[in-house]
Amino acid sequence: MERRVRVRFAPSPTGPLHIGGVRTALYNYLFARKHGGDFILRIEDTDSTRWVAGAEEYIIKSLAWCNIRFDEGVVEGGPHAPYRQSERKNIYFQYARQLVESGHAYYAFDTPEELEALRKDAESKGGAFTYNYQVREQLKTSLNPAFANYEERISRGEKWVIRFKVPANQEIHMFDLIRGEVVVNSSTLDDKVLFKSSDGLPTYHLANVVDDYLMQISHVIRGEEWLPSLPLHVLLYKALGWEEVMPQFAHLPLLLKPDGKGKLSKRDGDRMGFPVFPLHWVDPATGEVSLGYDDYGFLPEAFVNFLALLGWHPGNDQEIFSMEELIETFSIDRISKSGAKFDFEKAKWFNQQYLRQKSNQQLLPIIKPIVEKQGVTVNDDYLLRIIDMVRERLILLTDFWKQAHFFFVDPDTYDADVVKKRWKDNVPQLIQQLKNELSQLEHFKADELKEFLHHFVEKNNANMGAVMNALRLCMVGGSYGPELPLILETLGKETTLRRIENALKKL
RNA sequence: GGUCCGUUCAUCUAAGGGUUAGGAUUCAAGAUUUUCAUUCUUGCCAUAGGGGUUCGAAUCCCCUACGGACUACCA
Repeated sequence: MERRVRVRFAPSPTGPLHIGGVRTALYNYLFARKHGGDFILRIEDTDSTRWVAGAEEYIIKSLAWCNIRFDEGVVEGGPHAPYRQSERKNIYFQYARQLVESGHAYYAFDTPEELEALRKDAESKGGAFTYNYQVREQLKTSLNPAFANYEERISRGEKWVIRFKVPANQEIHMFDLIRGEVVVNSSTLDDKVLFKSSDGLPTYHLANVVDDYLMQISHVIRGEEWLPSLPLHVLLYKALGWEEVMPQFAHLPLLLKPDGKGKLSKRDGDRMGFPVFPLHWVDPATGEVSLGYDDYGFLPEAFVNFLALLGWHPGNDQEIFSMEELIETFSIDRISKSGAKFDFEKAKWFNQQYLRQKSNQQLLPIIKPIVEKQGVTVNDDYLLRIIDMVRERLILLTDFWKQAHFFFVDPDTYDADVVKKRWKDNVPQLIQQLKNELSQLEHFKADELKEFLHHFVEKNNANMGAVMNALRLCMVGGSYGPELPLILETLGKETTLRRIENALKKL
């Protein structure tokens, strides 16, 4: 019997979503679409102390920017609403209680201080404290005969937690879609806390398993950092009697820092000069700003395409994929096992490819806001001409202003190196003369200007490169941009003459 | 320390016992562009090490080394 594919992305709203999270969401989305299944957004906010204002909205906005759509979730609603765990608060305790009653869990009354002391003690003896089958009957637990009155302690209002009672010395066989069979001996596990009375909320492990069960999740696709807790989750499914409908698991390889060591973290972006977040983020507590891929001038399609290929490969040489093509081609068995280092250069290359694919008309609404942000109003026809001239010089959207600012405003500075190289000796006189002759021209068309410039150089026995580059310096302020005659024509006679005059004055 | 996962060019990766180990990014050189960029061509660069198994190993097995994740009343 084929089970309907239902997958979820289940982030914790503890801060902005970073690219590793976006990739996890993307793979889930592709998998769901590929199999005609459902994709669900569930917010795992069971840790009230780490909740960050705006984080949930940020996650939703970021995925929408990437064109990753949900079928059910906090925004869309759905048959399993609510999709925010804090709003599902009242459904978890009964399962924790069920586990206690069936002998798969127990109450524990150790205070945080006592646990800390146990850890310190073990550490001083060179080991690590593990809350497990060896100690649980000696500690303050309902399994300890000395605590037979535990119900009384509870009713007295004493703080407690429910811990999972991991069986001793059992081989746990698990199957991961990416890694194959994994076997762990249960004695190496610890009795994880499932539920805490301090806030009446479950921990991740319980909430996750219960919700995946209730929401009929068929496949859990998540980061590799969760692999070590898979044995616990498998044991939980069994203990709750849900083994038959346990989802299949796929643990994705981690996204690694570009310079080698460790998994990519939120701090790395600022450190290495590339964004780790999809969108602009302002930390509500500190006001600290983190730039996103949007700030850097990335097209969301390029960003998604790049991310898709970081840990997954189609099996052929195709690199450019639309979302539809990704959906069609995606499969879990082509996800690689090893972590992928993040390469910002390659990300930029993807953006360049996408920019090139777009028509001038498609580029117009994307580029217009960039120009307007500079305080310039332009008509579409003029902007279209500029786009056509500079489009192949763009890698990021932010390159547009760098490459085309002089089409909108006179240069206010002149590149010092270029001035040094191109503005010397007889150049000012030559340019002055050029200006005089230019002012006599009736037609200001690129072809004629080109011819005119050739004549000018010949007539004055001057050097072509010297004249062209000096004139370019006057027009642009540096040594870049499209063909000079084209620039002159676009700018028009009046502006051309004005800029020459400005340069003669300032240089 | 313990448990688990991993290891092919600098980077992302292909090759699921038989290829001169392929592609892409970066980098370098050349051509084009009287600027800069683009574009084109070419080039450099890899199976972590050691043992097996096999006629034959990047591929299967073992060991070593290295890297990583996890080890909270966080997810």
